[in-house]
Amino acid sequence: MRVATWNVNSIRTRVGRVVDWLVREDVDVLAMQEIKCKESQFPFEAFAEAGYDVELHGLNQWNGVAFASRLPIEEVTVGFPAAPGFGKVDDAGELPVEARALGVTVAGIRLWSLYVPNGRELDNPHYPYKLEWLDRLREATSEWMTAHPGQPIALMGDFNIAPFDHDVWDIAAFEGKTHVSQPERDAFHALETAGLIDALRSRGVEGYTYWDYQQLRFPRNEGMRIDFILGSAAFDELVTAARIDREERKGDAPSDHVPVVVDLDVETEDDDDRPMIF
DNA sequence: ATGGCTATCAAAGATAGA
Repeated sequence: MRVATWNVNSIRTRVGRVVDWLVREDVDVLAMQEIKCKESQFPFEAFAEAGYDVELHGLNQWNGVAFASRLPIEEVTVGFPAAPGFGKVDDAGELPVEARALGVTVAGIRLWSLYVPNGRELDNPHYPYKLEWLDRLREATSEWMTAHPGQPIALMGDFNIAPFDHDVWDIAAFEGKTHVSQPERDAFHALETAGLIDALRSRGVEGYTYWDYQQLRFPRNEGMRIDFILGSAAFDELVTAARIDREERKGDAPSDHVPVVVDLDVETEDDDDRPMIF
């Protein structure tokens, strides 16, 4: 079973690339972030023709998370308990909760597609919002793991945090910036302390997952490692391979992020049905 | 690769990304 996460930066702009990649790379389940559309605008047909069902949470042109899967999707959950909101208070006096978290269960494995708030600037209200969002995510994840002991679970997505200095091309360029601040890194490492393991770093997989469109960042390989798959011990035991698909930053109209992929040693019903090819 | 970003929508400039 092959599982991946990818910040696609608009699914309507990228649908051809994404579906081609799913088929070519033989991916069973993809968590997408920044789909940048609501359900009525989502290109379901292209996924369906390739054999993928889609679940999504999209409210407007910002954010938006989704799953595409050719295995049955169960237990769809929009958002997590006590997720903070951001923006202008609504008629009920509440801050709107953005489309940044979607949970599903596939083949008995609990998976989340997460688009962590950017933070913008250290003195911007988006920054404490980011930290609170991450704290609530950790609490919700711990509660789930306590309630479902032994079930594999993975948090997948764009965390908007570079956990180590070498996860950005030049740490000096990030002085006083978000993504590398100690509170953000503490929030990331708190997820690990809660029992999650970086499926790629723990296996020695190196490389960036994001390169800015500006300043020739990709040709110069001036990127950031901010997209992750964090799995429980039960999930980690299933991982047989892991990689970052740097090739997807090339070619026409790429996303600024690339896919992060893991292979899992999991029996799926489809395996028996798949035709033998000689 | 002699380069200067890309996506969204009240459709032009504003907002957001990181």
